[in-house]
Amino acid sequence: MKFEAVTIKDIARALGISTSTVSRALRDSYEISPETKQLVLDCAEKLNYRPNPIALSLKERRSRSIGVIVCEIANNFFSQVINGIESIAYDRGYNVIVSQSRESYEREVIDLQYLASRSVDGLLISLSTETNDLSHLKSLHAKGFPIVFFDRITEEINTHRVIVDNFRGAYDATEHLIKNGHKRIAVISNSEFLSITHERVAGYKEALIANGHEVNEHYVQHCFYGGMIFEEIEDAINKLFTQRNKPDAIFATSDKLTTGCLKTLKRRGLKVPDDVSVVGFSNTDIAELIDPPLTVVRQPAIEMGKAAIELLLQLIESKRPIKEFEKRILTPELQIRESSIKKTAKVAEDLTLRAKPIHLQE
Amino acid sequence: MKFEAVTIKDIARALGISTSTVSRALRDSYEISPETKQLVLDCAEKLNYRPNPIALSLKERRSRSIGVIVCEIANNFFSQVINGIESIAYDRGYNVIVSQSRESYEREVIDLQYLASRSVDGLLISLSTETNDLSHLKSLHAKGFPIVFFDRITEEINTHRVIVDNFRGAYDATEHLIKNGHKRIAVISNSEFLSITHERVAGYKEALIANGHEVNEHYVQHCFYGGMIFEEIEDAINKLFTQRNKPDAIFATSDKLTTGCLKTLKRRGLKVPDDVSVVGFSNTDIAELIDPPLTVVRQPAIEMGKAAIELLLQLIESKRPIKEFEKRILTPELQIRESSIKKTAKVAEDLTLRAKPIHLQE
DNA sequence: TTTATTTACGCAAACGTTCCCGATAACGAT
DNA sequence: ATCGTTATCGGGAACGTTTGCGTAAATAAA
Repeated sequence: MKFEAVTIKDIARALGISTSTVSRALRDSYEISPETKQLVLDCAEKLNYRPNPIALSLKERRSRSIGVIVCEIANNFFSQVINGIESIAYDRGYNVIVSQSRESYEREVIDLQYLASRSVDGLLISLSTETNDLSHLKSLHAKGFPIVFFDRITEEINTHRVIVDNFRGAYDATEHLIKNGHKRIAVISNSEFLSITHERVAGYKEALIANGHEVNEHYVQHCFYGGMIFEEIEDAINKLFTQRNKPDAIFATSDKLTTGCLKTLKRRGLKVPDDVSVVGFSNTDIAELIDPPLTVVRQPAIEMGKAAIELLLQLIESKRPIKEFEKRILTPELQIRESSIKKTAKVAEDLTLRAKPIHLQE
Repeated sequence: MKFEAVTIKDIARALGISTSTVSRALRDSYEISPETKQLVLDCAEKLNYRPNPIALSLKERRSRSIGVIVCEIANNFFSQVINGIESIAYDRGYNVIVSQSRESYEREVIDLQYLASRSVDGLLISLSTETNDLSHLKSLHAKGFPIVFFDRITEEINTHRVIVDNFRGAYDATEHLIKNGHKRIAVISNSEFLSITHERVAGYKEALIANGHEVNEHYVQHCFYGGMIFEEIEDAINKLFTQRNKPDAIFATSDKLTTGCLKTLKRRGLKVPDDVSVVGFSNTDIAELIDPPLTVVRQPAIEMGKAAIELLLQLIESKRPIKEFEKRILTPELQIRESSIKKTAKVAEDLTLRAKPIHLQE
């Protein structure tokens, strides 16, 4: 199955010169005469020579590829992040190797081992929901292996991080619900281990308090696998709606939770926003098409990917070890639509008018 | 920035034995004594030795990684395909390197060069919309480089292919519209160069003919960039609705076209399905949440990814060159919801009842 | 003419592995 | 005592490159 490739040796043999001369000629070294260079170049062209990146990697101890670990590729948010990562990597001559942990700690560890044994120059990672032991990352990081965290980050390892202002996104979303007359706002969130959960739930609570509401822990539901298991969401909704004081609004803190929540409500026959309003973190490009048009806090996912890989390349390509690390915080955008507006006021009507200018994403 | 790694030499030096012995001990060769093996294994463990895959690649002339080229990662269909690809690759010990052509021929060529110069063992590709010259792929294929096409394929290169039954998907969708009383069914499709366009438009036309309808070329609109440029879709819709006989149904043949179409209709104030029905190819997981719930032909994207990489690995790992190639055709699924049902009949009501059992995708 | 300097190239080591070939010692068979 | 086996290990080439060093010839400076 192997298909033999033409190497620098083939050129050397064909021209009766040494491989070093060929190598230097190809790299346009000053110590090769113009005539020889031309000869080599022509021959390389004729033989359709392509340098072997693997040999180069071995020599230079760098593969010009970077690894990406996310919990799931087929997810609006993550696929957009990967899009951003790939676009910069392409420009800078790097390959991106993606793998998914599927929210499994075990797989994350294996993925990491697999990627890290020097086949990639650095790593971009958003932690799996199961991950609370970080020793696999710590040992690598201690050896100087470049890592940048994004989205689901950790404070335990000191390196670059890029996230959105989750606190603010949640705060704004919650406050928006309050301002629209909601009194009993529930939140459906991911595992409590995740940084995004902390920050988003904190933003939610702070908004309640700042607006004179009480925090009711019965209104705080966690889905450990973030909705990968659909029953989790159904359970959460069930718990919320079998309480004495049923919520009049739900704030879902991730893409999958938001859509899962909407599906469950629909199947249960609950009308949005009449029975319960909904706002959720989501990067779907069809929020405006949902019934009702969905109020979302949208993350600049592509920008996050770009920022993450730029920081990583900075780490990789730096001459001396970097000791100062950056936590880049991007701004999420609250896109207000009808799912969060009670039909009582005439606000809904205004909304329809406002619908057009709101962010025409391609 | 380099971080030194422990090699087989370090173990050899530490134990005062040769590298060949270490290598053999690690591979559990029969010609190494059990004691030495244990010694080596312990030492490797203690030093936290990890084999260098790059050195291995150079030696064995295989990288255990495969390349994937799609036009866009952040797309429901393609991200699901990549999901499938990654899952099998993971099991079989391969890395997946993804890159996106962004529908550009030029980028596809560069991506290919970049991947193919023996840094990947094989390629999975869905062609860009601009691609009609296939020489970049042909030359590689001629050298024996393993390639498998999926989704947007070509007949010009003889190798494995995996697609869905596009003809049937389109036929079923169109016939469904006809059976529901639609008389003037338009189609919005991708570039005419694309295989998927051919097949889907052919299915559409055949369904019309088989049901006694005429094919009206004014009802066939093409968007060259498949909706990456939003104006394309708006133009197509404009053309359709400025005709004397406005269509009473639209069949959109891709994910982006479908959602783009829906957005345009909504912004134009056209109600679905009252003013015009819609059915489209789409792999969104929230079709049921759209207003109105969207009838889609859904492709088994994950399965497509899995099939494609399995065929590729078969190509890669085969001892002798394979001459018999397979065209694997998966079956798309028509998921009927309300967007394609005229409100006149009481069909709509039935539909609501049927809504639940329809495919609970996680 | 001699010496110093430049020009233009080759040799060989190195990157981390694997593996073909020997080599040595121990041991039983002749 | 000699020979063929077997068990156990080391030497070194090879994968495709790059690069430090050496060196011959050519040129310039003396």
